Amino acid sequence: MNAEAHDARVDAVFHALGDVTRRAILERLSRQPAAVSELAAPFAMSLAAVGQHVQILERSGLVRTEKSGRVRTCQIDPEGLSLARQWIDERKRLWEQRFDRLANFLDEDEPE
Amino acid sequence: MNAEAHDARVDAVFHALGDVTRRAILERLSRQPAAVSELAAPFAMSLAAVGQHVQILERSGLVRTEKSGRVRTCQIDPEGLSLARQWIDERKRLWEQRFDRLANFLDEDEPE
DNA sequence: CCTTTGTTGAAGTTTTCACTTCAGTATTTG
DNA sequence: CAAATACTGAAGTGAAAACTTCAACAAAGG
Repeated sequence: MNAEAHDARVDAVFHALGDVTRRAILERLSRQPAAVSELAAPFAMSLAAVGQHVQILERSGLVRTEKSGRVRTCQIDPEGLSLARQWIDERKRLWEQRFDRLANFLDEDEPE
Repeated sequence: MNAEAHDARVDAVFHALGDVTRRAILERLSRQPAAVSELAAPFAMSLAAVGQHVQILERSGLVRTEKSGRVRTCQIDPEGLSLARQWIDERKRLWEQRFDRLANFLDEDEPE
């Protein structure tokens, strides 16, 4: 995968995670798969709105869906979560690496 | 910390991460601390805009800043990243736990 | 078959958000 | 001290995003 495509995926994932409703949907789906109407039940918003959120989650790769009959069943796609996690871990890694370098520098410079 | 406050922090962090520019700022800061004007340099947008992004990052807990003289120096606050990571890991954990339960169920039901 | 259920597309509305400009403040530098 | 630098607050603009309603449609159930 080239860099732009990767960035576009990261962008889609973090954009999707940026919304409270979509995160609530993911929390629900992390327990077990559910139909769109089941996902919509706890919310004070229209079914159509929840359906749109599901589409965004699916396009981002955080959720996979399958339609059987008239019911669309949704489940977590762990790949999407992994992508977000990787990005975060990489930032943390670089940041901590910097501390290590700093410590080494101080050790060399002032060995008592 | 109560649940609402935790949710509010999670919300602020993921909202902050939802923007490409802010993620780029974090990428820059993961290498080393920088002043607001340094952060702004690579972008085709006003200094004020970048300053606003920094404020959002700071309120979310992803970045810590300190003003000395007229320069505000920014650095990563790893706590914010940890919070995001914890949320993601918890979803992954629950999701995988579900697979384990399913496997156990199948083992019991059809022990060959 | 008729009705209900579950979803989807399209179009319109409202809210949120990123960004701009500009004025104002504090700090440094020549 | 004057000029340049580094922000910062406020107010406004435009676009994106969330949400609504309504119409259409296919699949199930009675």
